[in-house]
Amino acid sequence: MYLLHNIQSSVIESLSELYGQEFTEKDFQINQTKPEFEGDYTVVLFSLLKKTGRAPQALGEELGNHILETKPDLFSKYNIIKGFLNFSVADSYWMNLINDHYEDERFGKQSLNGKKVMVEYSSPNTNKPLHLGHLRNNFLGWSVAEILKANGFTVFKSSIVNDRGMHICKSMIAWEKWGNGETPESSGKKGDHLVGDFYVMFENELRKQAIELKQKEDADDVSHYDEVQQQKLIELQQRRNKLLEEPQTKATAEKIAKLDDDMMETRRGATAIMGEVKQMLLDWEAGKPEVIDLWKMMNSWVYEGMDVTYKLIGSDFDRTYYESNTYLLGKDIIQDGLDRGVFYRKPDNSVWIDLTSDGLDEKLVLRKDGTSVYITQDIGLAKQKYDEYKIDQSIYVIGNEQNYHMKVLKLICQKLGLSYADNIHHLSYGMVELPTGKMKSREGTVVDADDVVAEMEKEAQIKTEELGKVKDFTPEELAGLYHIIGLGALKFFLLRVDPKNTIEFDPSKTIDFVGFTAPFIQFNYARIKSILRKNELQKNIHLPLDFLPLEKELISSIEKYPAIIKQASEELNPSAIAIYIYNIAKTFSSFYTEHSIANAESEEKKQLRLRLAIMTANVIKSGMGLLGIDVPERM
RNA sequence: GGUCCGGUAGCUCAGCUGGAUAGAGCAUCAGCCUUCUAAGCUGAGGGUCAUUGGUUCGAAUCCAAUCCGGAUCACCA
Repeated sequence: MYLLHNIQSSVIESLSELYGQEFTEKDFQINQTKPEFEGDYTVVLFSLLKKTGRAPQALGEELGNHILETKPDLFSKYNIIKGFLNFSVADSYWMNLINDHYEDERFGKQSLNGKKVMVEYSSPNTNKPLHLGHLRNNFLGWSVAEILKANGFTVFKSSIVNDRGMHICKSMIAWEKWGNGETPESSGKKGDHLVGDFYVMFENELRKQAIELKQKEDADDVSHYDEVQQQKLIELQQRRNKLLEEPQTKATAEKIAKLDDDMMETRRGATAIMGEVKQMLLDWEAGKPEVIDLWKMMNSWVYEGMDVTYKLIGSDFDRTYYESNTYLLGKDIIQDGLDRGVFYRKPDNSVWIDLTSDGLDEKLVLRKDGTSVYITQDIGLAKQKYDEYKIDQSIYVIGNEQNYHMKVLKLICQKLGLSYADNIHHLSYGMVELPTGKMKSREGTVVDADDVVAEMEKEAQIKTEELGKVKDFTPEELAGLYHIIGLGALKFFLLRVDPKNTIEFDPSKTIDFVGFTAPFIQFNYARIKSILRKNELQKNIHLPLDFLPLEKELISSIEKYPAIIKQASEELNPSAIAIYIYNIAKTFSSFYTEHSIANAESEEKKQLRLRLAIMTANVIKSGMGLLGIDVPERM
């Protein structure tokens, strides 16, 4: 039981015994005592005054005395300042904590609670390699899964691979046209990068063709458009003309830009090369052998390449779903919902659900030709996950651009009365943006995942060589160290921020290795390990029963680790762990500078500090482990 | 236009289930390596917590309105 909960229940008990009144932990607040006052935990009395009918000073004294009497093992003294009742935790309490847990590497982690959770994350497209945005997703998903495990859940990590559709056909077409039979082996390129290069080639050609259509349009030649396209372009053009007549504000300029985009999108759809893509998609769905073979071959290149990246960054999955297997799922559920009146059919035969009463819009769930849309298979996959694993909670790690989509998915499942609907949870996270704005693979403004990891490792190497502390390392050990530090710095950079916030990444600046960073934490871990190599721990020694302020600060912050894991698990928020671990490393760093462990005032003091150092190292290693960050023995 | 998210130090971010004088890191300035690893430590300066109003003993935190930035509202995925 955490100290905080211990204190809460002590207060509730005492209030009951003193005044015969029942309170809950929500009726009053307990804070960490501010450093400028004496004490460790503070009971804020204001909210208790009315019901108890006591003045702050009187209530504080009565409560303070009573708790001191009934819980002498917990508190040693108290003081009251204004309405704040500050308790000092008994040194014996800290001592017991140290004796009970200094060798406990699982400290803070809970035993199995019998609940099962699936965390879906990563979910890549197979037409291009992973970029920095995917890294945030991967780090978040992996970390959240580990945090849930630490809190007692049985966790299944899953990924849905988007392996079919327009995007991969684009790469396939480009490879057919310009590939000359190129393979990862023949080109020496990583498979996912090779396929991504063809995607970029395709986009370049597509852009070129769309601009050509625009030029023909300007010359009054609209023969390349079918009737629907012509009509759409005319309509967009009319809306554009109308806007031009209005006063030119920022808002109208934006609207015009949007219309320009829409018109260009229509032109792109009308290009010859997009025609080829559409045909290829039809051929794929019809199972045309040469298309299927090409598709399998190019996807296999991507998988090989991505496996290398996943291994590099430490992502793993218990279950991988492929969209080529799931894209037909969900139709039977739609039919069932149609029979039960959850959905309705429009005259053109398409199937919809009306979500306007929930503040959303009408949503299509089946096209007029009976084929499914994205949400259809998501409904199906949600069910499949539940059927396969009987999960109690289903977490989706997906960017905030899909907030609306996920809201709709959950709402539809709820309206269908599916038992698992309420347990669908979207862990929404913000985009990683460049100083110039959003990364766009179409425009080639992406930070490649493999590249950024390599750069971080290079940076770790430069810093390490400058400091020259590990000159005796073998080349393999050095490479391992650079990886631990470089990848650690990157993961920490992306995980220390609240998931929902946007992160700005400036490729022209290197990510810090000093301050609020993984290398700082790793450095303090290495310092502890160095001490532990040089100083022997003696068991069965009597420890001195008093603490210096920094010693107490350390043990007090170690004590909070279990509560932090719980909080991070409830909030699905690795940044809570990151901030906590940084703070404990910082406290240790001050302690380290201020007090010697090896040359402590007495052998007893040295043994106490060794135990504090061990516990700090355990918590750092454990907490960083939950973020997917390794810690080095030396650096 | 509807919905959602954000606006805290020059920059990047904590704090947001209401509590004591709003905290870190970077950057700037001043100190500290013959002593366990200086990727460090100590200190200084730096704030109308977007604005206005409300609720309250007490508001960065809750409520309302406004301003700014972003996302989204596809028979794309």
